[in-house]
Amino acid sequence: MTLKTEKYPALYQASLELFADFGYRKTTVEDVAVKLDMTKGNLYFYVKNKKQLYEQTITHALTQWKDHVKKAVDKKSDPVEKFRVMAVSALAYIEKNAPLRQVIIKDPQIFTLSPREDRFAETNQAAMVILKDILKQGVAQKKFYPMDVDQVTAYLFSVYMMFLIKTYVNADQASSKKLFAIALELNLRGLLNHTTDRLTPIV
Amino acid sequence: MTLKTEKYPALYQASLELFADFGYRKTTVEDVAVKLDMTKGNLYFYVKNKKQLYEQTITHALTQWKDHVKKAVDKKSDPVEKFRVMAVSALAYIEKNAPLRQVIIKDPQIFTLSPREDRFAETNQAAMVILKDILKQGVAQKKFYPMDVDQVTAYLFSVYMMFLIKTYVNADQASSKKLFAIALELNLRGLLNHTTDRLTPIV
DNA sequence: AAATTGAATAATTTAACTTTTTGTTCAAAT
DNA sequence: ATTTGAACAAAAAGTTAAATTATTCAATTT
Repeated sequence: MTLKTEKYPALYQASLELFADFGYRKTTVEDVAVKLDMTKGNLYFYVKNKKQLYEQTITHALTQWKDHVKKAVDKKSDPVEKFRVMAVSALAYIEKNAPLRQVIIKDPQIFTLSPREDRFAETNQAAMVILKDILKQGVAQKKFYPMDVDQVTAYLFSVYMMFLIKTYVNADQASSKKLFAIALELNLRGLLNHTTDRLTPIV
Repeated sequence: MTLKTEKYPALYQASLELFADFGYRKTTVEDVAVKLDMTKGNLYFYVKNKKQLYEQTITHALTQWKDHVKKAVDKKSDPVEKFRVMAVSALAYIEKNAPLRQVIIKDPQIFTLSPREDRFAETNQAAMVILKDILKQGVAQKKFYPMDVDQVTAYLFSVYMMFLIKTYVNADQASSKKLFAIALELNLRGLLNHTTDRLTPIV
């Protein structure tokens, strides 16, 4: 007799694997139920409907991803190192997580450049906090140039999304990896506090 | 009696306007022919088929865009100024070109982050040359840091594409404009030759 | 010859309808 | 508290005919 709350990890795993293999449309509620050794009727005791099952599953996977990056970042103290670790560990994580990668290929809209239509906006906001805190710390320690932290966070997160799209949605694996290193260098160069001069007039 | 070659400017204009208003599917070959005061049979004297009519029309519009930016850039001599003018004039041009903007909204795939499936790759390659030449000049004059110009060009062009998608495909107009200024500053800061130290190890 | 027409034909799209599959609910059972 | 299975609703897939649109081309005009 397992407690309701104890069932969710297995539920999310079964669900993620099926959605990864067949996509949202071709995965039936019964497929998921059978994989969990239950009937589809019973699955509705755990989730409201198919759509929410899907979204909760993805949200769970994205949250685990974010937590993993957070842990890696917290091991460093220097903001420059934190920035680098954030970028590298985020990419390394998904590199190892095949089901999540597959789900993204089947449903490219999971990664969107449009915050307005981001179904996982809440989770992504939480991920952005990691970046934002690094920038804040860097600015406070005068290691990064004085900036509008929220805007720079939004921009860099967009660039990160762009890479995820290029690498995993479009599967330009090899070329994207190289570009990622180039981008990391260029952006870190930009963040570092070489000068206090403003380079572009405020529009 | 107009010469065949003289008809193309009017042809591309009529075609662009119709595709802008109705999109590829809802624009008929007859619509275009009527707008040019000819029959659809005769339109086939000028273009191979509907798909090519569409692609030639977009290519023509994108090429004009590129030429406009090139002209603006050529008026400056300093690579930093060139970089800024390139960014600003590119955005200003499309801001004024309503039909091109509309066509992009109707067919978001015109701007893609995937070079492999870019139907207008050739035209975009030509546009990248402008950026590449600016970077080359900046590096040669030691104003920009020593870099792999091809890779940095590819990265910055991706960022540019990302902005076009965010601003015109996703219509996050207001917020994207601000981010563009932020990005311009951050990237120029990164390009400038403050140090010769490598910030990230080569992967 | 170069450009254009209009009619014939091929290809594609749309609409209406049927059948099948899948999602969701819920009273009854464990 | 959790699970079942049957009933029902909703959505997807398949079928077909009609209508629209793309394309070709022999004949005509400029």
